Amino acid sequence: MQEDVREDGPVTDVKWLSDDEQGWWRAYRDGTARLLDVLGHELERDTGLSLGEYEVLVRLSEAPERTLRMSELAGELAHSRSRLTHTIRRMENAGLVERTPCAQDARGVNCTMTPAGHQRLVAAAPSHVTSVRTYLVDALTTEQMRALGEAMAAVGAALNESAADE
Amino acid sequence: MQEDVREDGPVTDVKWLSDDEQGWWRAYRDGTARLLDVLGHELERDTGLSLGEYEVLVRLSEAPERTLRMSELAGELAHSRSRLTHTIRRMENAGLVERTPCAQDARGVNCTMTPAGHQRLVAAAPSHVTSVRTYLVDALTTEQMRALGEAMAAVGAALNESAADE
DNA sequence: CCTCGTTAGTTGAAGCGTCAATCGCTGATA
DNA sequence: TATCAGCGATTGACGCTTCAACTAACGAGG
Repeated sequence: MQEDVREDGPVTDVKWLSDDEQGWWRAYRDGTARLLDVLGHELERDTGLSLGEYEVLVRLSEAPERTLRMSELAGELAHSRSRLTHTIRRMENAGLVERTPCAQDARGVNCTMTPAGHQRLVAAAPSHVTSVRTYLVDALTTEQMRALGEAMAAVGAALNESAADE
Repeated sequence: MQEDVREDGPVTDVKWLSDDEQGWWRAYRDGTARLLDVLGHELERDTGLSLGEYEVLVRLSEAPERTLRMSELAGELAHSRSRLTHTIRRMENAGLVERTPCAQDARGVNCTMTPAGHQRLVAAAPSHVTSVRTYLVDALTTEQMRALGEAMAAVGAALNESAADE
């Protein structure tokens, strides 16, 4: 299933990155790290929410009944189940979400956003959107923003494919 | 059905993201999270190095004498000094780097890559480059890759500006 | 109906990053 | 040259993520 050509012989045969490719990769990597850093700090400072908690609230706010199965939520966020369990436990203690057993599947757990959680999201959204606009959207032309989104969507699709066959 | 959090009250006056902008932003955010996740796991699996350690080794390998001041290294990586201290302590224990006092400034500390660290980097590079190529570079056209790099370079520049005046 | 492999979710420990406090050193100023 | 605000780096505590182990329930096949 998995063949690794690189260890077949004494001589490695790797397609290295060109100078351009390396430069673009580094700009992407460094810019992303710093951007997420700033966005997280501003959200935390203005609202007391972490980026992770904010994302959970967003996904729940978009779900029917403001409710999702834990595994669905984990899937949408691309977080591990374990990570989500810990996050939700903290958010439940903070009164932002609630967990209830799932009727259809006794193994499952439904996670619902509380009114307090919704209020918290509504209160936090302006700050976060403003940050995203300031440091990302307004820093780029529309064409650049489109290209960024489409490129990363292609990367996501490639990851889906490679995850599918294995 | 989608809950709309963008309810303009009497107080808020926020420029929300358009549907396109929000879609691109999410594609960027989700794609990036999953990409870095995969790259980190493959590097760890193939070489036992974390992405952070790998980056430290890369920066040191490019520096004169394979040596950098702690603060220079932290600056290049956009890591906090504290984070770097912890990382370097672990890497020093693993024999990958060494710390020596700085002659010019008695407060400073020079960080040098050991031969073992260099060997480790050389051994790890093919795996990592292959991962980056597989999931990023080869998933995109050259134009997309260029656009991605240039967009994120612009974001980095915007962050520099906003950091400059404050 | 029973296995039995798989899936949903949780748990606790260990690892990494953050944060605030700290310490020694530097360099500008008076 | 004495002072002192600021810098370079470290430290330990705390919080979040990962990882492996675990429980419980599902459901296909005999």
